[in-house]
Amino acid sequence: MERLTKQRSVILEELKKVKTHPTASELYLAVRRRIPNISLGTVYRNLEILGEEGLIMKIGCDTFNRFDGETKAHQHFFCRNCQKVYDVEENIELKFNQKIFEEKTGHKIQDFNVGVYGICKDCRR
Amino acid sequence: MERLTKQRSVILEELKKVKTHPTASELYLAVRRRIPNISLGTVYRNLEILGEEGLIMKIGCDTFNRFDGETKAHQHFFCRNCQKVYDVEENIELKFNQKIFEEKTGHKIQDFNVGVYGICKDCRR
DNA sequence: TTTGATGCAAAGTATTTGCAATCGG
DNA sequence: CCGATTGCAAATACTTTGCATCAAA
Repeated sequence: MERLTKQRSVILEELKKVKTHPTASELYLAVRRRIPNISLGTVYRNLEILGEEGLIMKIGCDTFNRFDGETKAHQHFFCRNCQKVYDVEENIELKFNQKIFEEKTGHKIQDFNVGVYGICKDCRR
Repeated sequence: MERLTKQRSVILEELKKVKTHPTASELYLAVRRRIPNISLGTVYRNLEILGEEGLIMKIGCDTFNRFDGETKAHQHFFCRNCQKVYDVEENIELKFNQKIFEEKTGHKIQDFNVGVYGICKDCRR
């Protein structure tokens, strides 16, 4: 059974606190202000476990992963210039016949993920 | 100006030939049957260039990238079990007010990407 | 007490890059 | 010719893992 260690709870708290979708390293820096001798490996291990528990969300980006403390279904906007990730507050509906796809292909759909790509407000101009 | 080397054209040909969305390494193996002494670095370099030219498409997966020789807009199904990627032939429409989002956030949308996640036919059972 | 979790460092994996040699236009 | 491209190997970047020790329940 999983244990609630100081490390794990601080990692979760720090992630829930921000809306910046930090990378593992960025989160490591934040957590280190509260647990100076924590190791990067521990951050990775816990992000993995917290993700499996559904307490956080892993966002696959091009070069590395980012993490999101908000687990309600929502989509992301990815800036092609600075690589930052923003939340899309609006609901995005899909018009797609899941049943027909599943019958035709034999694949079982679990969920969808919409990525919105472009240039963020800071990078325009 | 870009040059049409043997390496570049064979890489493009081999990628166009398959529907399996190979990784750089997988494509390297295929290309090596025609150019035995080609190096993996050359494959990476050319995939990058071909992508910029819009001749192929880079698909960001969790741990590594895959590449697609089909550049017509289409979506992908990602198997969570075996990590294979399949084409979604059906059109997926989005109900989303792009203009309102752009005005509200200041971000400029270039395009959308829908990922369909689940378990593929081979992995079910 | 017991076993999952930690810190550390080393290893792994995917990708990029420096450089001298080569080749396409 | 001349500069883009190559093969090679070394270097990066991100992430995972082995292991002895520690600590939560």
